Amino acid sequence: MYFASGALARKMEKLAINNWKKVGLSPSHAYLLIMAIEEPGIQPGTLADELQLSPSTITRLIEKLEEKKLVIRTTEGKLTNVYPTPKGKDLHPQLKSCSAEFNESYTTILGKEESTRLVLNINRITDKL
Amino acid sequence: MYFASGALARKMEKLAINNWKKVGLSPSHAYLLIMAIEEPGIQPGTLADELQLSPSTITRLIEKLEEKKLVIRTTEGKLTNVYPTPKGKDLHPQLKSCSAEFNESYTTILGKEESTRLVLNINRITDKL
DNA sequence: TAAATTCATTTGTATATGCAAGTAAAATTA
DNA sequence: TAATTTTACTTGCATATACAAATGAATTTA
Repeated sequence: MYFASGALARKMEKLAINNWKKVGLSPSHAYLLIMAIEEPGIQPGTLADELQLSPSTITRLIEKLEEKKLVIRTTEGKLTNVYPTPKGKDLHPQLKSCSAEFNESYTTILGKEESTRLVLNINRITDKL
Repeated sequence: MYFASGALARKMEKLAINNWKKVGLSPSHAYLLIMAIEEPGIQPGTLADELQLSPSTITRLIEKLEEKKLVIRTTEGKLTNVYPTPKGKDLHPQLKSCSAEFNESYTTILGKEESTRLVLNINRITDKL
């Protein structure tokens, strides 16, 4: 099980990295950017929950996107908000189409029904663990 | 899917790390050592296949186990063989019981039947990707 | 058999991620 | 309201892994 789940994640990672190459972002960066565009001002904590990554990882992802001028961060008090820059927003269509392609790429391999079931199962099990 | 599989793998990793703490090895190191004990002289390439890791990762894992005097490597020509040291062999019972405990820990959470099915499904899907 | 190719492994470097500790603000408590 | 605790995030450091290039041996080809 340990190696099975690891292997699946690594294959997915590879598939995803290839998929997102067109926009020059890693999968995590891409998804984070999508979220910042679709929910401007979203906070690191929320991002961590939704992307199922640790807060520290989220910080690192945001830093990189800031360097690339795709998002900006504003801090008031202890809260931080992440907004897309115009340059970031411009990427939205491409990001969405990449995301759709990625979903398609494994859906066509696994079949629509099976894909949904697998994701559901995996999530259910992750919650249980 | 991307984050789902990643999240599952990370949870598994955490569970496994905890589980293997008793023997002072990371999960990958532990499984590699088990294989070297059960199949003395096993080669890196085989290990890579079975553990579903890249050859370079296998090299790094072996290096660490060598440092800890748990395995030794002999090289003849282009082939390398990995053997457990006596110190490594001594760990076998503990390794096996850790491994059993780990399997139990997620089997009890998920149920026996469901665990087997999930592993099967994941492997099938990984192969397809 | 000399040259080219393939194979098994290792090495250099890079990415993705997290934990534990640190910081600073906000909320709670005394 | 001063002191404590909690919250939200960031930073330093560590681990797990892979890719691409390097090495050196074995195999195939010409």
